[in-house]
Amino acid sequence: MPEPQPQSWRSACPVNIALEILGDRWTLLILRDVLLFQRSTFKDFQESPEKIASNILADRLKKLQQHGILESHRSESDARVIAYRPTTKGLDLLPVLIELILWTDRYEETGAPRRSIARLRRAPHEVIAEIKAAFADPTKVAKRSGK
Amino acid sequence: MPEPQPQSWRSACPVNIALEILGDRWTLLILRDVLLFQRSTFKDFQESPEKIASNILADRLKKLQQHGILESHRSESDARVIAYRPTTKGLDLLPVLIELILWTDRYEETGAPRRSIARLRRAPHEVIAEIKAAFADPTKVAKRSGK
DNA sequence: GAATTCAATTGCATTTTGCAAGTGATACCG
DNA sequence: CGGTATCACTTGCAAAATGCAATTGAATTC
Repeated sequence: MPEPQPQSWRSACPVNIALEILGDRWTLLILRDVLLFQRSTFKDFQESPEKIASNILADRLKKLQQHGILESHRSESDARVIAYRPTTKGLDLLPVLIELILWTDRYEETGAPRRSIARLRRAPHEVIAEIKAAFADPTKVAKRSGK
Repeated sequence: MPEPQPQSWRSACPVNIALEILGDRWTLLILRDVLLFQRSTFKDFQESPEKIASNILADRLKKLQQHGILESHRSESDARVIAYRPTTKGLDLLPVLIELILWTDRYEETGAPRRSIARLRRAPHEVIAEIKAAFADPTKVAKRSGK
């Protein structure tokens, strides 16, 4: 059989479910900051060049936690600060983010440095492994609370 | 040097540019229908289970063409029908779509058949190659106009 | 040539977004 | 200590995007 009839599963389609969670202007941008740029606090996200509004940011952070993509804890060094970290589910969005970056780099004018993109293109799994390792190692990310 | 400082390129970030184009509830759903389910007409898209409104659909189809992701031509067999096809740029979104599907399948309840997902996970490039080949071969897709 | 199909468009109500200005809790500084 | 600054939000309101139903005009079928 050369082709299965690709028809049936449009209804409960993974793409649809994914877009209910990620399909908006800001959610993946927050995840980019968390996963690729080591940002972790509300302030960090607000300072990103895209200037997300604080009410939207608060809403998206809440939803990302409800979906189990991010988790948060109060900083032990400064009790005002809440640090957000990706869960495993969040880390597993790295391939999506990377493919999105590679596509954009191929077809649009971006300010991404050649070096970083070339590496992402050549060895995406290496980059993913490094990032996952960094998040697994508590010394490499913002100090965790007592929890 | 173990790590480059991953900081600089947040401003003109590929993720941001990608989300300006794709970052909404409907755009990737249309592309799913085009790329994965052989849909090509306005009516096809309207009949998708997510029930996109016709004004939104018209708007997104226009934008996808402006971004060079889809192209359209009038059917030669029925001049009312306008068929939409992906450009190369559009086809190159397949990896993004596939990673999105694999992530969703891993973490959410979907109605996607095991077989299709397993194949996407095992040999994504094979699937991509097949789909690209199908679009390259005019007999395999909706008849093209004289253009 | 009347009814139907297709790809939209229009008008309007509802929802979501963006912006500016707070708020309360904690931290820092003299 | 007391005052100011910082942090993570929240609130109120205007503007924009979305969803819905009805309509349009061209092309096709009956």
